[in-house]
Amino acid sequence: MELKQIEKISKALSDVNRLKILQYMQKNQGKVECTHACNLLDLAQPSISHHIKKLVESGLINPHKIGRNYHYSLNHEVWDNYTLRLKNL
Amino acid sequence: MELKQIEKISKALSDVNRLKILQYMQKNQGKVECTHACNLLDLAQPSISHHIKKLVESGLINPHKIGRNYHYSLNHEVWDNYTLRLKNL
DNA sequence: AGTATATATTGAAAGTTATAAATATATAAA
DNA sequence: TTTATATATTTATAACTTTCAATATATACT
Repeated sequence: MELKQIEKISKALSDVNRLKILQYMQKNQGKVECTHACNLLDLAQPSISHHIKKLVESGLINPHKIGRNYHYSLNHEVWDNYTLRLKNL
Repeated sequence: MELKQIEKISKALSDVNRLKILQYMQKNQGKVECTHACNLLDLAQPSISHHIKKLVESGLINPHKIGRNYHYSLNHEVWDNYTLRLKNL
């Protein structure tokens, strides 16, 4: 994992709203739906969509389309690699 | 460690220049001097100063004044807490 | 004291990000 | 096939961040 990727993941983690989404996922078998996040965060739907996109682009979560919902699941490999690489930049 | 603190540390980590400073520190017994960072990064001195300040404010590094230099040392406790807390937001 | 060096602060310009309103797309339900 | 629902995209704006030139401060050296 290159520094640029670490930068990208750190950026994805550097917003309380996105952290709350991830927190919710961790408590919820690694899953979240966009509508749930809307209730959770008191933000407009496009903002949630924006935040989730950032998380997907960082590789921290993966999207799964189920009907007209998306489920997003934690990518544990990326997550673990990130913390591992931080320990040894 | 609260979400706000995790956000702050993530923000500190979300810039390649700051990551390079930390990388240099890890390779250098957890120490760096500002002037060394200037050579390392090809940025003007005030920019380095700005980046180091962000790292200090996040708690990831601690400043030690030695003569007219500063040494900055990694705060391993904060560093470790960060990765630990991420695993369990 | 006067000069040189290391780092910090201020202020301004340029770049980036977050937010929401409006709109679009895709799927499900009637 | 119309209508409702879930999510994405576009666009505009406001807020924040990065950068550097200029300047300030603090310490060391002569």
